[in-house]
Formats: sequence, structure tokens, C-alpha cells
Amino acid sequence: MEAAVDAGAERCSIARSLEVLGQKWSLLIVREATWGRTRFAEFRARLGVAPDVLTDRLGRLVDAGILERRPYREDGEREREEYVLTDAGRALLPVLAAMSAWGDEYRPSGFGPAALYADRDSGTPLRLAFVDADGVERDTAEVAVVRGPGARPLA
Amino acid sequence: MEAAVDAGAERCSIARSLEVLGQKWSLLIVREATWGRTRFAEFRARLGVAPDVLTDRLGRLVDAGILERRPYREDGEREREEYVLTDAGRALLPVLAAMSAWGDEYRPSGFGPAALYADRDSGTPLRLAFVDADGVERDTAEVAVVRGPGARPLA
DNA sequence: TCACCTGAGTTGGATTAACCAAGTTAGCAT
DNA sequence: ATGCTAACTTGGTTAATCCAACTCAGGTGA
Repeated sequence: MEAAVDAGAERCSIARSLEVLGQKWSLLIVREATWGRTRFAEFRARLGVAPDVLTDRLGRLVDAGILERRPYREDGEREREEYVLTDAGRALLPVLAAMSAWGDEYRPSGFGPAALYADRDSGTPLRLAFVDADGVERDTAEVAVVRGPGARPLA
Repeated sequence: MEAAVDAGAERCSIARSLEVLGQKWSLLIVREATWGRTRFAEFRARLGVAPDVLTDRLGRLVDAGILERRPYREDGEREREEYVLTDAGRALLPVLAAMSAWGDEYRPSGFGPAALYADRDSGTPLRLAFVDADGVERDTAEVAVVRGPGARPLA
């Protein structure tokens, strides 16, 4: 799986996102990172991912600017590095929220949502929605996909 | 890549979504479907995906209720089947929009966005955002991830 | 000084998935 | 009956993932 796809990545921003996020484990690592996990062993234990694959994915996420290495030291231990989300990584929250909402709706578990999104300060529950330029919500069913400036000229 | 992951799929809705969307090509096939492509040969030509893999992915997307098979007939041809988005498939639009927005922001091409989202009737441009219960937009930077009812009890 | 501990990785070999070119199939047309 | 088309299969190669075992760096305690 070279990166994740060629598929018009030059022009398609979804394909470009998938180049870095589309490989197995990548998005789950980001999900774990949003839960505050930072260390190799934590990712490994939580996800059950093979260590060589984890090494590769963490490296790619760092290269893509989604995670960054930060030195840490537990007392009595030598200095090691952990992985923390960058701004670009935190900007993936809508991707995770969208996946989460879809999974809850169309592939429900018996448990209810494991993660919810809320205002950092007030705790008010938040959800993802399409909004217009004024920030007013629109129903997803009313949304159409249209060609943007970067679309390939019609043949 | 068995499905896409075990990684707590039972409780994590992101993992459950990735079971069906996390394999190579799956999300790109859905993207093509939102652009109105429906046929095996179209997906194949657009994406450059191997035919055996495409067969597998289309089958899984149908099984997951994201696409459905619909018979069609070109005149002078025999009846064949094409693949169209279901409601569950159209409900993936936020996932695509989120990926798209992130890719445009953090992995820009020289071309600008290939796809935009707009009100179906008025053509007003729309974007994805977090909103509160009243449909009022909140800045993504203010959003926190919190444990929901389906979260695993703390150890 | 030196054996020992910890956590982040490597390494080698087996399994599974993706790739590719070539072939198959069903039904309509000539 | 022969050819055509578009949706697939098949067989063999290449690449990615998995897994268990091992390395490595540096700090500890004896």
C-alpha cells in the first residue's frame, strides 16, 4: 500500500488526506492521541498494533505534521520521546467526529457513543453540521457536492 | 488487512466506521459515488483500482448498506447492475467534507479545492463546523473530547 | 565497575492483501 | 453463429501486515 493511493491526489484533497491518514492504524492512532495518549507502549497496548507498523505510522504522522515528538523523562528513567498532537493534528477533530457520528448512527453498538464532543469550557455538547457563511446550520440532506476551482476541467 | 481493525470496534464508533471505510479504496469509491459515478468501469478508470479489489470493495460497501445495486440497461445492451449511494452512503458526506477541508488546509495542492459543498437549491456555499444544540457554530479549537455512555469504565 | 531494568524501537520469517495481465461470461446485435 | 460490451475471475507476483524474539540506550543499585 504505497502511501494509500494515487487516485488523483494531486487535485483531490480527500486523496491527499488519505495519503497520510488512509493507511491501516493511522486514524486510530490519531484517535488515541485525542484521548491524550502519547507513548509508544500506550498506542501499542490500546490498539494491538505491531511495533514495526507503529514505528512506521508514528514516523509518517510526525512527517505529516500531525504529531510531534516531545522529550519526556520519568524520574529514575532516561529521557525518551513521546508523541503529541500538533495544531494540524487537532484540526482532524472534525474527521474523527464525522466518523464517530456516522458509526453511531449506522453501525450502532449496544453501548452508545464512547466519545462525545463538548465545549471545552462549559461542557455543552456539540455536534458536527454543515453551516452557511453566517454560521447557521443546514441539514446534511440539503447539501450538494459541486465542482471547485481545483476540479479537473471537464473533458 | 482483515476488515480494517479490531481496535476496540465493539465500543468505538470510529473503529466501527473504519471496519467498512478503512480499507484501501473504500472511501475513494464513496467519494466517486458522491460525484455521481455508478459503474464498475467508471470507478476502475477514475481510481485505477485493480478489478478484483474493486469487486471486493463494492461488495463490502453494498453489504454495509452504503451502496446498493441497481439494474440498468443501455439500449442495445443487456441488463447490468450499477452502484448507487443509499441514505447511509449520503450520510458520509460530513466525513468526506471533513477530510476535504483538512486536506485543503494542511496539504494544499496548487489548484484549490476540487470539490465544494453547497446548498442544493440556492447554491450557497456551506462548510462543516461544530454547532451547539441550537445550531450555533463553535470554533473547533474550543471543542474537547469527552467520555460518552459507551466508554469503557475507567480501569 | 557491572549486572539489571525499562521502554522504544529492530529484525526475520510467515501470512495476508493488493497488483496486474489475461481470461471468462451473459446477453444483445448483425 | 460470430462479435461486442462491461462486469467480473483467475493465477501469479509484489508489497504490507503480523508476530515473537531481540537490540539498544541510559539510569539504578550493589
